[in-house]
Amino acid sequence: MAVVPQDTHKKNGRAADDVVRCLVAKIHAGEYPDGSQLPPERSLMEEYGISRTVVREAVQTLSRQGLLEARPRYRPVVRKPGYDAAISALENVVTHLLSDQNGVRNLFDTRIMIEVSLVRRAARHAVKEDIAALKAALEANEAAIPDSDLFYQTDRAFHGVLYDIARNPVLPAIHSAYVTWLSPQWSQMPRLPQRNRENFEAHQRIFDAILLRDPDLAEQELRDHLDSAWLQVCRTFDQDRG
Amino acid sequence: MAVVPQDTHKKNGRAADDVVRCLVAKIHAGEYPDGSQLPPERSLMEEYGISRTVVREAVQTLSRQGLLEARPRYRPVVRKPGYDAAISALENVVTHLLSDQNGVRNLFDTRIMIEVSLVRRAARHAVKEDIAALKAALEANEAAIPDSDLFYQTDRAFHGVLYDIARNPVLPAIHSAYVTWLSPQWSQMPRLPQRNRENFEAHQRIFDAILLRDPDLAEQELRDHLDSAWLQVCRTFDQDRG
DNA sequence: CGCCCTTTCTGGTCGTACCAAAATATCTGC
DNA sequence: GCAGATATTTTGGTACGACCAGAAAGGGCG
Repeated sequence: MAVVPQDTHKKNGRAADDVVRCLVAKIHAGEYPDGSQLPPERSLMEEYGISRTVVREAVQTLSRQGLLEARPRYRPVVRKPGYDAAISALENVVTHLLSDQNGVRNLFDTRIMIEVSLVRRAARHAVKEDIAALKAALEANEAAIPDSDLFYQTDRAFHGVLYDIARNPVLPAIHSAYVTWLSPQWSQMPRLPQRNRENFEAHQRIFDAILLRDPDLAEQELRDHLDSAWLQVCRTFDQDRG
Repeated sequence: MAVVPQDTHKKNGRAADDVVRCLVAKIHAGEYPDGSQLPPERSLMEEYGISRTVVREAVQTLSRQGLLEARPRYRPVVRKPGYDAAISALENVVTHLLSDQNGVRNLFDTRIMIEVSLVRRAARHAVKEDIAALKAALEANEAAIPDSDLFYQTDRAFHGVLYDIARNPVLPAIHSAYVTWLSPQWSQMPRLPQRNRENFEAHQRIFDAILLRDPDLAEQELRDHLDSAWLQVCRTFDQDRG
């Protein structure tokens, strides 16, 4: 049951895995710089003494993982993956995990947890530029109240600023993951200027709490905001089922 | 309803992608229940009217993503992936992102962020069983002070309890991801009973703060603990370089 | 009935061949 | 001489067939 990866060079079945490891190492070592293109498959099969089948299998693996960008009939291009590439590698798996309301709720809970951390952090450590960015996002959000599509965009952008404040490149990637994975739930919701206004006001309260340097208040406002959003989603979802 | 991929030629290049989508859909729909085994490749190639090459490519993709478990000479087994399967799909990408000290720091910062949330939550909402679990983990940790390997295990276990308290299955997966990805940095550190005792005492202080239902104190103790751990790692790392 | 051996099945790898599109070389017209 | 059109080569995508080795299934013998 426990799949314990033992010797890395066991001739065990997977010939492609060796090639994958080797290519990863070479990319890692800079032998294939970022942006350069991999040798042709036919060269690789000579170099490694394997068939093209195996080469293609290895290339495909790396491509799916985001280390290579393999467009249909171009040479594979080496891509040092960003944090967002990591996210996209999860697509199919996450789709499964979100197949039930429970999975969505679990993911949403982690989002609440993260954003709570972010607003607390912002309330304590935000500098002038952060405040300015938040203010700008907030104003754009307010201006978009009549236009639900635009409001959705500015909504995401406002939350996105929160993820930027920590200046940790992992976080924006997580934000974009949340947006991508949770949007199916969100997109089916009816968009009303009334709801938009309520959401904007929630954003405003969060912003105010950050201005007040009050982490606890900011946390509370954010929780209220996201809990409310969750209720909206649930109502929409239940309506669809009923 | 049968997605007969004869007309899927329209798609550019990737014939395998269509098969992947189709198989994902069928797994998703329960047509291939969890734990069941996929039809033989030779059946699939008839069913979809494609060559075995493409079948194998699709199977391999799903396997790499964790939706299938494809051992060397067995039929692929359908696996509704857990949150941990998602983590393992990131292995190669994360390896890249952690190739420099910056990436490690960024990841570690998110760990601090998450665990801060967890201890705050624990301080506010932990129930008797949670406290008991923490207490047990703490005692095991204390008993392991003389044995550095065992101490490492109990250390992880103590933090793991924190991830369990929220009863969100995403979180333990994240914990195991942190352990997996950050352990290369950690494992090179010298293990001294003296350091073990300091770490244990940090755990104790965190536990006490949770007992006191004091989120702010718990947060502070945790930050001190993890910051200290980071400093240890840095010292080790700098020594290696110097 | 159970053990052992043989046959079949199945995935892993290889090799060849062909196609279509991209890249490159070549040619043509000005 | 050079730009643009054309022919050639390269290269990835797919198909087909073959072989191997281990696993599963079937059958014969004790």
